[in-house]
Formats: sequence, C-alpha cells, structure tokens
Amino acid sequence: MPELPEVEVVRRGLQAWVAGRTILGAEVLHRRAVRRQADDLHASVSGRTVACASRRGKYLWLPLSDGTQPAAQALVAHLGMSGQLLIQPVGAADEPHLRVRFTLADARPESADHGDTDASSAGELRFVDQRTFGGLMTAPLVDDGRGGRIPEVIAHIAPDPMDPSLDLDAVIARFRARRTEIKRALLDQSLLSGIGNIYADEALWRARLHGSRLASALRPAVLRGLLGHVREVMEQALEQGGTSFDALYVNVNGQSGYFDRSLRAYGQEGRPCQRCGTPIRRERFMNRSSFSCGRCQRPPSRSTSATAGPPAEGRVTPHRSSGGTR
DNA sequence: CATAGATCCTGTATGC
DNA sequence: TGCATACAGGATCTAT
Repeated sequence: MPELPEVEVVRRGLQAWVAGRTILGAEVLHRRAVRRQADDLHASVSGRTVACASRRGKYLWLPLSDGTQPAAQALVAHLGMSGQLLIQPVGAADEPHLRVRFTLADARPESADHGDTDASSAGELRFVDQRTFGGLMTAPLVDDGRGGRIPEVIAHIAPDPMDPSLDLDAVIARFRARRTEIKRALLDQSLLSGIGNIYADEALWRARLHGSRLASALRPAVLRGLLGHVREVMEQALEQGGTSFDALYVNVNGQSGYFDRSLRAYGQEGRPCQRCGTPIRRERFMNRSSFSCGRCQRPPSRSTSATAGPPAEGRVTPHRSSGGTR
C-alpha cells in the first residue's frame, strides 16, 4: 500500500525518467482513473513538457510547461491502494489493469548529433491500477504560502514529515487540539500527510504508544518523540525502496521494495515483539487492522480513551445548536 | 466546525 | 470442488 516512502520512490523514478520530456498524447482506458475531466485529458497534457516530479504526502504531481512560462498546470496523481506509474517501451504488452497511457517524446529531443530520432528512447508512462482507488487529474498550480507551488485540488493536504518547511511545533499543537485517538490523528492528512496504516502502526510501536490513546492527552514531548519515529521509520523504509507485500507496489521500473522485512508491528500478528517477546496482537480499528504489542503498547484507561463511553451523569456536556431529535 | 462512519473497487485468501 | 464471505484501505462524501 503506497504511503509516503513508496510514493517518494515513484517520484524519484519519474524525476529520472520523465522530467524534461514532452507528452505527445494521453489515452484513457478506464474513465474512473481520471477524476475530473476524462474527456479533456489528452488536450490538457499533449504538447506540454514535464518540468519535474513533485510530491506532498501521498500525492504526486508533474508541473506541465508549455515552453514559454513557468508551469501553470500540473498532472496530479494518487496511487490509492494499488496504483502504479510505470515507464514502458512503446509496444510493450498492455498490463491487465492499464488505465491511462501517456506517450512520451524522445528523452533528448534537442540532441541532433545525427539528425535522426532515436526511436528506442521513446516510451510510455502508464497508470496501472487494479482496485481503482487511485486516480489522475489535471489542476492549476497555486502558491502554497511558503514560496512554492501546489495543485489547488490538494492545497488542503498538510505538509509531510519530509518537508523541510514543516513547522513541528505547530503540528504538535494541532495534534494536542484533537479530541480523538492518536492513530486517527496520524492518519488525518490535513494534520500531517503521508502516513498510512503501515507506518502509523510502525511509529506507534517504536514510540510504545497504543493507537487508542487520546491525542490531546499526550504531552508535547511524547508527541515530538512519536513524530520523530514517524520520520525515522519513513526514512529507513525509503532506503529499502519502500514496503512491498506483493506486486501491487513497485517503482516505475516494476521493482519491489524490501522494507517489509523490517516491519515490527504491521502484519506481525502472533509473532514475538522484537523488544519483549510478547506476541503482537491484532485489533479492529477504524474498520481496518491495527497491530501492536500487548505489553509495550498499553491501551489507555477508560477515562482517557476516546472510545470510552459518554461522560458520566453530572458532567458538562457539549451544547447542541438545536434540540436533539432523540 | 469537529468528528465519525459509509463508501468505492477487485483479486486473493479462507471457510463451509 | 464450488460458492460465499472476508479482507486489503485512502480519500471523499454524508451524517450527527
């Protein structure tokens, strides 16, 4: 499941293989894969040159230059659960779940040493997605408020742990203002982006925190430590090429990462905790699985759990704007 | 406004 | 063997 490290691996591949190349055309094979203007995709991208490959959290985008001005538009991509962006030679067999095909001009259109075009370097950028939770769209680029540019459709996505402009103190303050479980807050992309179920569980394991702890009940130093673990585990995963459980996550050349060998909590149900030997347990949380150590990661007491029942009688209850219909 | 839950999607694994 | 069900889960939409 692509989270920040996996998406960053893909971004680097796009930077190496697609940046500087001109898009000749787009063919949409599955409409759901293009979120807004499926009919306009070809017209929106053809003839434009990919300036670079950018990322925030789990979103990727390719600023598209028309050659005369800084890019005003970008091709935005989210891999969802099973999306892949692959570089393929022209003529390669279509993948079973090929959704969008972009044809790319020669990587070196200006190298006229011999005057002939090098057909072997022409190629395709393909969006392949089995479960169609991912998608592409084009969007105008707007100022991000920090001197950078971002597609306006993802302006609500918070900076991620790898962003050098991240204001850690501000993030900690926002976490502390949340009256919800810490894992739920970690997964909220408007607070801090790039974290999914895998790295949330890994960071919580490293911090020895149970995901049901109330975010607002954690001291700033504890949150600082947790966010440090988030960043550290993501950096380590990136060094391993990301986490792959199967062929659903691969880089632009179809290769898998190896961080699954280093997972300590996610998917480790029944295996001994690497710290204390207690079997890793699995719990349902937010309609998905959560993995944690029953000894190192103590669940909160009822009084500090966000999943605890309603306040006892006599407690002050939040006011309602209108009378309840109950 | 803040928070919680439903929903989309399909290949693979599991159970009876 | 075959069919039904569970599961993976990020972002968006809806409800409270």
